[in-house]
Amino acid sequence: MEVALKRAVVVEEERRPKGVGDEEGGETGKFGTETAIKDQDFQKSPSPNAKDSSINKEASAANPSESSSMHTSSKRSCLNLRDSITMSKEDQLKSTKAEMGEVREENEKLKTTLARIVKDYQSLQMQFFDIIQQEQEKKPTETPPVPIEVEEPELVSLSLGTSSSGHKKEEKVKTNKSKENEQIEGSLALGLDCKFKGSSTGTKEPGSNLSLEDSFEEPKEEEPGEPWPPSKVLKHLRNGDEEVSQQPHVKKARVSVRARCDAPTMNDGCQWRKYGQKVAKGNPCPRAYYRCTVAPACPVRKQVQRCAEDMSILITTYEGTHNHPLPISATAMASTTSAAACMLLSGSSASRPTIGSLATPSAVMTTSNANLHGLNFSLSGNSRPGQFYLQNPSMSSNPSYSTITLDLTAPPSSTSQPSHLSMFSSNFATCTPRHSSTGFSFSCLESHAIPTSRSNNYLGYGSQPYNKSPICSLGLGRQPQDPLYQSYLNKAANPSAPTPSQNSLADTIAKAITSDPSFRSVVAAAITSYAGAQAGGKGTQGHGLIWGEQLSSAPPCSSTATGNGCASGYLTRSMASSSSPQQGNLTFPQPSLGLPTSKSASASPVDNRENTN
DNA sequence: CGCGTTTGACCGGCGC
DNA sequence: GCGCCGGTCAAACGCG
Repeated sequence: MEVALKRAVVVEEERRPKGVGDEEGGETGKFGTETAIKDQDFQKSPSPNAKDSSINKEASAANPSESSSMHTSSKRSCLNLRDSITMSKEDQLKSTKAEMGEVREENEKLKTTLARIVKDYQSLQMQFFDIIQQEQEKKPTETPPVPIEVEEPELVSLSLGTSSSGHKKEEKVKTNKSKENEQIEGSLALGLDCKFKGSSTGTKEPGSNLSLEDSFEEPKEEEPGEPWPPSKVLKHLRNGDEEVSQQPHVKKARVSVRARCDAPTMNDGCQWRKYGQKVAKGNPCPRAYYRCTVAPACPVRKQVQRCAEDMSILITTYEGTHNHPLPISATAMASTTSAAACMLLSGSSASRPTIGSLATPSAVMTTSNANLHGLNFSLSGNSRPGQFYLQNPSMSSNPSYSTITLDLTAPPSSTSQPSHLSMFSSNFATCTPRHSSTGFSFSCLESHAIPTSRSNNYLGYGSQPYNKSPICSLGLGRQPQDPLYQSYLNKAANPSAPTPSQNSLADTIAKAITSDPSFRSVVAAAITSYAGAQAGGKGTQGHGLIWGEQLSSAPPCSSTATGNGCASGYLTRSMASSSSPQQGNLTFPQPSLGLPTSKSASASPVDNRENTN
């Protein structure tokens, strides 16, 4: 954890010219996000830079008195003060440099590990596609996944290798092959954006195939990149051809994000075009329908509606997966929603009663809301009554959809967690104690309804106080009231005191990762998100970290790769910093993430558009 | 004039 | 079969 903090500080040190650091949102343009993060880092951690700046402030504050009619003695004392300041400054510099050296070494290690992970993923993906090809050669004329016809709504499961009810008992004696398959599936989730082709997973259970959403993973059979909305699919089916290639009854995963936001829409970095508006029953607020216009054939749609109970809550429901590279600023939301959708479906897979003993996230999610990094996942699926529940009853879910709700509307000033949140924490903390402590918040830039993003300095995107754009942006932050977070703060203040729990945490996480494919996919997604952030943020693709492409396995899906994999960098960031090497040399945040500034190069068109909505 | 939004009409699914 | 409802379409409209 403190490693991440150090790294962030170091990175900022490296990236920013000195003297700029004191500005808080003075320039909320290109580097607004970075500034926000940096500021937060500096607020919380006793970083040398912060001290330097404070020292500078002291010194500069002393200057006016010096220029005035000052006596000699006072001048001397002032000079002494200067000397002492200089001395302490040098000490600070030395310690900082030493720290930087350590961090660099650590970064190198992390890079190495990262590269190894990438390599592993690639090799596994290669194996995976070999398997796919072999199977396709075996049964080229067999009916494709359509048989998935989920007549029984409960039959929502992924071919993650955890599906068969009889398999779990054998998990402990898994062969290497099965482990490989599992890993492959994890990478599949990463690369295919949680879409699993029926015959591709190597498991041959009927009904275990579920394509998450629009099936542009099969561009060869369909119009490339143009998945069909359900109605059109049905229309098409009625026309009588290509039934085989369609998956009309496959559930789509929808990710609903509840966030407090005064702005008409949340800025998720994507370009959206409104194509309809409807007043839905039960909610006086109209529901707006948006299409992604980044690519003409992008199937992603979103619905935006205000919560009837609390008009300050904006409910944004995403559906589909982008079939194009995303703007950097959009990868966060895409990653998050993808990961959430992935977890939704993988959770359904893991919901089998024979789930392993380890309380993996997906397993927990089957019985309660999952709070991953403070993300309050509540799964709704008409198909699985009793397993998930819809957190927001005003958002009715279509039977053909499974919806996962990310509730980011935690009361900003409350000292107690919502019941579902703590409920999850109690379950999940055994696995990843820190995960539940990372707030994942959307903050509205204009409204000050969410003080958390400002007060928590862990990763608070979107709190640009000087930003005038009334758009909510994606933010990640911690709940200040969270005790775990407080402990983290303490650690950050005392970075040289590693706690024994860190190792055990890493072990636990490792166990969780290795035991749960979905969780692994999310972790891998984090890597993707990070890498994408870095690649875009620095304008380079250094270290070959186009993870979405590297990790995405399916050539047909290559267009969906960047930042679009089943990624949840923000879901797993905290974990990544504590246990996984993926951060490597990565600069921390995604630049201009959800920054609705008109100066923002990457997000401004979107923002402007969304502003007008 | 082009682009995006608005808004009424239309369509299909679903329940009764 | 009918009506309700959610979702989409597309012409009209507004804006820069």
